[in-house]
Amino acid sequence: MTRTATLEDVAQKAHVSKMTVSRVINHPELVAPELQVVVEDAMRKLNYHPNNAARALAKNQTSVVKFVILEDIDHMDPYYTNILFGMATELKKKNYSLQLLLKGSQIEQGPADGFVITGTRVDDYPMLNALKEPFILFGENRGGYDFVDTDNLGGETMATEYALKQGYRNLVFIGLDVKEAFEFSREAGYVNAMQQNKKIPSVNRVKNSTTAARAFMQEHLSEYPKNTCFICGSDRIATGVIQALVEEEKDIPGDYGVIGFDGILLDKVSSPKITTVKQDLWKIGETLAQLILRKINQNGAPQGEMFIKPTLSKAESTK
Amino acid sequence: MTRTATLEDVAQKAHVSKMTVSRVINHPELVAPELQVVVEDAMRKLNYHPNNAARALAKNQTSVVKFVILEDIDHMDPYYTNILFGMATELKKKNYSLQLLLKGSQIEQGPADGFVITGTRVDDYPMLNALKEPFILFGENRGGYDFVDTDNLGGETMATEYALKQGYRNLVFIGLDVKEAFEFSREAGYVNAMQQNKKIPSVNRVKNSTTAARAFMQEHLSEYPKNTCFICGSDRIATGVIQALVEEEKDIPGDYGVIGFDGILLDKVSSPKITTVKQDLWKIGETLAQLILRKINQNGAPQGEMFIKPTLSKAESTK
DNA sequence: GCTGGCCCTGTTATCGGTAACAAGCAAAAA
DNA sequence: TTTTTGCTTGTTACCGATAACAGGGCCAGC
Repeated sequence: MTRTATLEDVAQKAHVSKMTVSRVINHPELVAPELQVVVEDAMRKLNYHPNNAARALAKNQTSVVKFVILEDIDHMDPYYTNILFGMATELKKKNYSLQLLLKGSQIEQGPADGFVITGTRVDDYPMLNALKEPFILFGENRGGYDFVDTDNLGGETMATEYALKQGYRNLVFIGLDVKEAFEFSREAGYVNAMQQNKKIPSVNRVKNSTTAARAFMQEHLSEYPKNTCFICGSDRIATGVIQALVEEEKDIPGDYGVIGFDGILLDKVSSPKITTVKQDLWKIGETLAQLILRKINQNGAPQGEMFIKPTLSKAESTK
Repeated sequence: MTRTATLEDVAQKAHVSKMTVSRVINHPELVAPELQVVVEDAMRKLNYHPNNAARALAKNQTSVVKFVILEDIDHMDPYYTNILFGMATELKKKNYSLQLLLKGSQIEQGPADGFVITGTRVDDYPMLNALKEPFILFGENRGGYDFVDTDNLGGETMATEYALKQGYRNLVFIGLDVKEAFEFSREAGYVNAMQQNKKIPSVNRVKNSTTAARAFMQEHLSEYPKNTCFICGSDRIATGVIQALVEEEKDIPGDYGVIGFDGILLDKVSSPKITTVKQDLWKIGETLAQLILRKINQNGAPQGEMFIKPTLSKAESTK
């Protein structure tokens, strides 16, 4: 039975006190360089790893960050895997672990050092204000809370400009029918790019479902001449748009282009495959973790807003 | 500054020793009933919640379960959100938290009380055997390891029988081109049901991608008469099959039926929407958590195999 | 009436760290 | 030379729980 090495063991091997070893780990600047070397050597030889429970107890922390989804989970399903793993990877570096919560569960219940929260709406602000622990939101918001999100505006600008560059003359925006900051930003990205290029924007909104998007297209397709590109607020919508175009045997990408937003899975199973603004969910997760960890460390100091650049994933639905 | 209540506080309020309070929590059968009442009352009044770090330290545990994905993450992306949240919900009841790991990372690194592992292949068995902590696999395996999985066999049997009941005369299986237990089970489910009904099975295998499935169909569609139902090994394949049928302007579900497997997201964005064998991922997650917790508790005692019943989600791709 | 055992509760030591304070010692200041 | 200062390291107490052992009360059996 091999016990894992403790501070004590390292201390003995290095002929110093436990405290010195602890300092080498947490405040190396307080330790003489030559001792540092000796101690680090001993740690390595004993394959020392700090006991997280002991540290947490002594520092009165929990080593736990809670990840909370406030919206209906079904909706965003595939999103989260990458965010979660990106976060977890970053958290583990500091020996933190995760607890996952859904809307229903009492957030306050059980302690944590910090929260990462997604799907917040304005009605959730009171709850946020009541939170004692530091938190970071995933998702743009106008409430002044620290957040991380995809650069929705820049992403949609990029999409719009790409469509233009590929030679489409008419650019139509089909966004989501929700009053959320991310949607406004995507619209703004499209509108800005259009104005920049002296074109008249056309903004439409539908429910975020393939069926709704398809229905919209069935109704309006006749209004759109050849050489139109549909800039869509999500891949779901883009999928519906493509289905409608295929149904009518339109030429994609020749006469009609389609660009989606998200790049999670749908873009790859569609036929033709969708050109889309791909979010870097992993990076978003990493960033969320870094911010909440830093915020915890800085005793709740504000961390500001952080936009993660998406990339344009070019596929078969555009020239 | 309100400190959270500790055992000590509860003990004082209840006029007993810390130890008695601890016993009420962990071994109530050792405490006189009338004292239990008093202590529980005190706990409630002080809103006492045990300090997990302290407990973990004293019991020489970590309160952490690691969730490991050994395969390429892109592949199964949308799967995991529900499993993870199902697990987390169950784990939190015992104050456990999660760490998430991918293939690349050293599993051994950093301690945990147990593991839940997914995506294992035969080459991973040596690594599993070397693991000192208890673990449960997600996914059928023939290595004798404890696991939880969807009842793939039963699910595909159900799908096949449903197609028959709906009046399709020809049932064709299009499975995944992988040598994995789950795939063999789905095939077996189809084959069994066919034999049961005195029909000759037709098993085909393609790469698990819409494109591959579509290509397969383009090549073979002429071989299949009207009134054929395609029993597919995944929704991805079903999506490709549907695309090919739509392309050829076949009548779905009139002349051709399609049934998928998974029910994660693709079934709902396809047009027509896919009838599919829907896995209960949340339940799988819960079960994984329960088993690993019990296994930890029982010092690694084997927990056996656990199959979670899927449901048939009926949609537009079948009569 | 005395002893042994059962049932219940308290005491003590310990888990593996960290903060706060004490102390040693050399260089700098008086 | 003596005092002060600063840098470095060690000592002590404590974080909040649990395990193992100790002890007191009560009843049964001799």
